[in-house]
Amino acid sequence: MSSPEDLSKTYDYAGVERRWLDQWRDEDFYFDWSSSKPRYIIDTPPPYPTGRLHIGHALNWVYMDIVARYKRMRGYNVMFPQGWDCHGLPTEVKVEEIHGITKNDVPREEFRQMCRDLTRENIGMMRHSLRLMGFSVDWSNEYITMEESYFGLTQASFLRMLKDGYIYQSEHPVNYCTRCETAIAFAEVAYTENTTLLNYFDFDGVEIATTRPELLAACVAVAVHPEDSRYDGLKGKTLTVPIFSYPVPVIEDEAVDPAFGSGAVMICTFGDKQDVVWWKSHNLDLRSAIDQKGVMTALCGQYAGMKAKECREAILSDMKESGILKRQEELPQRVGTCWRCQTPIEILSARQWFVKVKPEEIISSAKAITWYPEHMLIRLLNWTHQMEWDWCISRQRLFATPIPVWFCAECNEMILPGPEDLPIDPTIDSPKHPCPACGSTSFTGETDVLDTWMDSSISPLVITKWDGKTTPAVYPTQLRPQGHDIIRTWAFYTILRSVALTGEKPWEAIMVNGMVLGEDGFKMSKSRNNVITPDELIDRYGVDALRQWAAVGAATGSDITFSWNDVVAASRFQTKMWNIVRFSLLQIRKDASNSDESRMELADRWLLSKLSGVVAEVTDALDAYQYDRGLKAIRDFAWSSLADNYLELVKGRLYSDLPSRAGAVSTLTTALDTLCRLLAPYTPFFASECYYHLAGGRIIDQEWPRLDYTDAGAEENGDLLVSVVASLRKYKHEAGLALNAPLGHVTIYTPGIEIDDGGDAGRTTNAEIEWRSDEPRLDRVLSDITFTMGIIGPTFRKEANAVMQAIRALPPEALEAGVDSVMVNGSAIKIPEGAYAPVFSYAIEGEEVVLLTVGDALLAIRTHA
RNA sequence: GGGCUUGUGGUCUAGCUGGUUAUGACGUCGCCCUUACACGGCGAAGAUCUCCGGUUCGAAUCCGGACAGGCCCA
Repeated sequence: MSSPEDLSKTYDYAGVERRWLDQWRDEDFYFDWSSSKPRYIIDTPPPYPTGRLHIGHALNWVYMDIVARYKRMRGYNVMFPQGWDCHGLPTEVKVEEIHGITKNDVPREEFRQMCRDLTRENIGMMRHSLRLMGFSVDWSNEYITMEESYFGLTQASFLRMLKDGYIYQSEHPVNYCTRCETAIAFAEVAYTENTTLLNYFDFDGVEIATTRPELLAACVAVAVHPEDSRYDGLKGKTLTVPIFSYPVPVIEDEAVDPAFGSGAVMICTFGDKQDVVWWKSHNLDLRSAIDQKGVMTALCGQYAGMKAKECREAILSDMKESGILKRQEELPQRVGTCWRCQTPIEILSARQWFVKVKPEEIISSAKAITWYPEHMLIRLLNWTHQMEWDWCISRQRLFATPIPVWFCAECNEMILPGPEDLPIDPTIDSPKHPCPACGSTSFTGETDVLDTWMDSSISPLVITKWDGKTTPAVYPTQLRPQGHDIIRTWAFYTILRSVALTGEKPWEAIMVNGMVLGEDGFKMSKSRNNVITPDELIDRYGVDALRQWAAVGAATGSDITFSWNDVVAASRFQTKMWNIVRFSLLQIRKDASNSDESRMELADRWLLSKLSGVVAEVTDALDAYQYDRGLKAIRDFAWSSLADNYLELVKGRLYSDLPSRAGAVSTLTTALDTLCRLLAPYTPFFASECYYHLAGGRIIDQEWPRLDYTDAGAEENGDLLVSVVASLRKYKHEAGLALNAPLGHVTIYTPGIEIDDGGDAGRTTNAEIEWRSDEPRLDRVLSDITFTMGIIGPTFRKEANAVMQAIRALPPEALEAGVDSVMVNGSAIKIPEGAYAPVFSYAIEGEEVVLLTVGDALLAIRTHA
């Protein structure tokens, strides 16, 4: 137990954070594999180890940490693991930059080692940041995708899916980045706007418009629309490709837009995705004019060896010279580029590995998952519906999980390792047995590696201790938290893989967070200079303020526009709460009575009843992952109900030695204890500190509050009490009186309602207060009528207006006495109870009093008592 | 071009299974240094809930359209 003197006058977030980080042990947050408690496993998104956490991570992790802490308090066995998704091109590029080399300058394994070293360093820095922010991560379940223990499982999953027919190799057009020299998936293609030239040229007598003249040597057909009369009679004919002089067929296809260019299209392998579609559906030849380095192939004759761009200029100038280039037009276009290096992608045909996409499987699994917010499911369904190609999973890179396959050098038989041999690197390791087909002992290891999504898309399996074969006992997991930007990638691939490997969905629920925008409302970017880092925020306002900002910044799933205002408001709330605790503790400590017969007054019951409502509200909000709703309810209660109303009401009692003082002390104790628990998931440092001063011990060891003091009568009468006091204070304020100035005698008429406030109102307003449940002896004049539309509307529908008019028309005496029915259009209509209420104003005779009305109550103030 | 989503006081935001006077924060203005807190208290001003039309006794809320922004994609 601490004394209130220990509470510094201002809340020192930095000191408190340091102290509690020391108090928490890693073991406090470990998942218990032998526990019988209900489990709650979070499939944490493994970040790419860039070395620093950005504010988007902070948002994502705050959401997760709130859930994790809340579920622990609710009695769940929680796993909040931390993973690292290591493989990828950015690290390769960074290593090249740091060491001033290209990946081909050093042996493959040496380069991979450099990548691993850099990644370890970066993970170290990010781990440190996560710890400083106090996330209750389960470090006993950390995973690193580049480590053998993980990528062995990636390889096992590859072999499983290969055996089950999900994975195949094929010569197929793929998106290809000639800078990175690797195939990439559609998900990795970014799009940029630019302007290009549309070139009209003479193609053996037919005018053709193309934006890709360098692909002329890859032309395999000319297509026209079947109903384009300009080209009647051309179908079935053969045209000769200019410059390269070889024949290509003319085909007809509905997809040709007669209005674009000349209406005749040259089909090349491959200029764009449409070419691939035509190539497939018309069974055309394959002519590869560009190789994987972006260089023109031998097929291009005199242009062979040129870069695509040089070739383009050379061909155009040759066309001009020979007079076949007719004209050029500017054309806006969108170009697919590599999302990592911005190089325009080419569609090349190459031998690649693919995963079959089975949309029905993915869709039914996605629908079996609960999505928060719900509409995010639609994004995944739309993406899944329009998948045209299978998922290309092979990459021609170095730093990634090797594809665990060899080929026999003699007969080209595919050789697979046994599950017990994993992990392997086929470029280093050799098969343990000779080729089963021909007996040869000479092999070639597959040099292609796997797409990084192949690693991360088995994260729910890895954290549940998958053995590579059977579905884990604790599968599926309970929650996948992630951003909406990676629904089409990570969520999609993970669902696909989970279904393929286990037949089950990977998670029971998915919670999607929005993006963090800069203060100007745009995506944060260095060029816009609107980047806010978590470090900056924590330095200025502390971790708990950051957490509050993340929790209330916007509804879950919505993008959050960053705002310092929200951070400042968060910090002020902590200051306010801190002062509430300081003051309350001071009073609680002074409690000498030590008696159990504490008398609970109206205000006490009012507060506890409200608090019960808040507990229910916060619980409900957190169960639905609505962080903003929960924290707002807490803030509102603490600031308004507790500080501004309750504390003001009971100050008099607290300063006294009345028996009812103990009631206030006990109420305050309950309120503070409950608030600390409610705040624990949101602001763990602050809640820990307050709880420690209040009760000793650690809040993280406490249970979620269960409070059932609901008392509708106390809430109603308490609300009236609060309003009465507020109105008297306002009166004093307007009369120019100090708030603690004596007010004289106040009679409060609440006809039909007995109110006993235990003297709170009188002490608070420094007045002599008399509550009376009888009718005031005042002259009363009916001045208005209010209607309860919630009753009038549903009861009378179309008649509502007529009924209200009829009621208004009644004589005052009838209204005051109350009427059962009213005549509308010649027929009597029954008026339900509470449908209307007369509004009175009062006139006084005799004694001079000031009258105030508060709802149904009437306050008569005799200032000169 | 398509899909999803958003449009609320000066700024950001809640409400959006329809019920009369629309939530909160920051900012603005006035009064108050009342022995927890001036990072506070009490009050005030400030919104035709983007626009147009529809459904309804009643719409910020439901429907249709327009305009504008965001995201994802072609």
